[in-house]
Amino acid sequence: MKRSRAPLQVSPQPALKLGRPERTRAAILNAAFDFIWAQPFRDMTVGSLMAATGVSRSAFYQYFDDRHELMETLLEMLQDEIFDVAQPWIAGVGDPVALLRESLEGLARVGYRRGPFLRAITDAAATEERLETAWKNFLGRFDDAACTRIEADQAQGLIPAFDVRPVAVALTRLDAYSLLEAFGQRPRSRPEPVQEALARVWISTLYGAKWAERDSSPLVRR
Amino acid sequence: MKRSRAPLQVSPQPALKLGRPERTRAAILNAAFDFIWAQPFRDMTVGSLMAATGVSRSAFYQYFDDRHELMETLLEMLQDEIFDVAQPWIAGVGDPVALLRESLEGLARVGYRRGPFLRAITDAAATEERLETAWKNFLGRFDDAACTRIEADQAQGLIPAFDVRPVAVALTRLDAYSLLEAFGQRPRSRPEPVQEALARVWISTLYGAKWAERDSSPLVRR
DNA sequence: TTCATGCCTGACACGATGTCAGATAGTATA
DNA sequence: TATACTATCTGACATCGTGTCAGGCATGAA
Repeated sequence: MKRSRAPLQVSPQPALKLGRPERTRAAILNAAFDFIWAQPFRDMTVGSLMAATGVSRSAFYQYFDDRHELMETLLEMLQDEIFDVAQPWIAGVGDPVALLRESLEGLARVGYRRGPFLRAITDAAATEERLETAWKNFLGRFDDAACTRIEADQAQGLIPAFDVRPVAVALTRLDAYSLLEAFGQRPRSRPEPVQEALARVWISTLYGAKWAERDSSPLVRR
Repeated sequence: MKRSRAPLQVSPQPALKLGRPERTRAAILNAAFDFIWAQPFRDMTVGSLMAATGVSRSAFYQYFDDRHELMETLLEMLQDEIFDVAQPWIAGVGDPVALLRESLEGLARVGYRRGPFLRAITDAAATEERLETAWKNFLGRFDDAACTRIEADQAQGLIPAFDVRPVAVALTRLDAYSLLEAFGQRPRSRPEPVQEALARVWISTLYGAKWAERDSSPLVRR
């Protein structure tokens, strides 16, 4: 069972100039990536994971406290990648509808590429408190960012006045679990319909249905 | 540790005229209800569960294959209760916005009452294939129902034309995971803001923002 | 009271986890 | 190159939760 095209790699150059510990750690992470890409988290035991590394099972504990801490590492690796693609709407200037479309397009793309990993993280979060907290914090960052943006646009009269937080939380969950549903396990759905559905819901809710159509010309101004 | 007001009860009359096996089965279920009400599913071992029943651990396996099958039973018990409160919009006639508000109000109410149980079910679903499938089927019933209703209203020109399925799936996930977020673990949030947020998103997306305000007079006609 | 049914129990084997003392490989020094 | 030191790695162990089994015992019928 050889790895043709790893979905994630710790070290692009297999083992260029790494000390032994770094190499082992990378081997564990790569084995985890491969595993999660192909199988659900519940089947990933420390034993089955380390069997793919050529290193003994107990060596695992030199690098991670347990499976869940490994998943926490994985979450940290994905966290910024995901948050970054949402930046246009979060922090951008210009036509907010276009920015929102751009952010959601990015989210759908990265969700598609990393779906199985996100899925593994949420599965793991159900069985351990620490990781559950980390996942909630991750979502919370989006909640906060969405609140800020919505409030700013409300102040400009672009979004109707309403109690922001619950709506922001709901929309964040919409994104997270729509992506997990569509891309969390292979075979994955096509990204386009998902992206369009998210855009429709977000835009209708915040800016009004008249902007929700794909071809509605936004008031471009950048 | 006595049970003051059980969140769910199998037999209202403690043990009126039940044979021994039925009584034991009910005791297990009640113990599970109490446990889940107070602690996360991950801490519910067969041992800790049966300790609360006065029956030996191994007796558990006479009634359930494992913890997950027990949770599947719990899901079956909740399934109809939840699906029923959504009926107004799913199958009702009259002002669709008012019906939708009614359904979402019901969902928020039952979500509030059963939140910890739903949470336990999704947590358990992450660790076992069978239950995962059952949960997906449960959500799928809502997806199908929402699709049907949306298509009907589209045919009447009440909802703009768009690719229905992805939007229905997204909105269903919005509901499920908003309720889980708000009510899945105690202390639970207040239901009203959650309900209003759900209503705003659903109504804006499907029927347009002009109906999204709480006090907008719907075209009542019943 | 006696008998038969089948629920219940304690003990067992298994699998996964996390730890530990000792073996060993890698690295710095002479 | 040889030596010694450091820290990784290993196999074995104790623990915990699971699911099964043969035998004991409560329950209800005759």
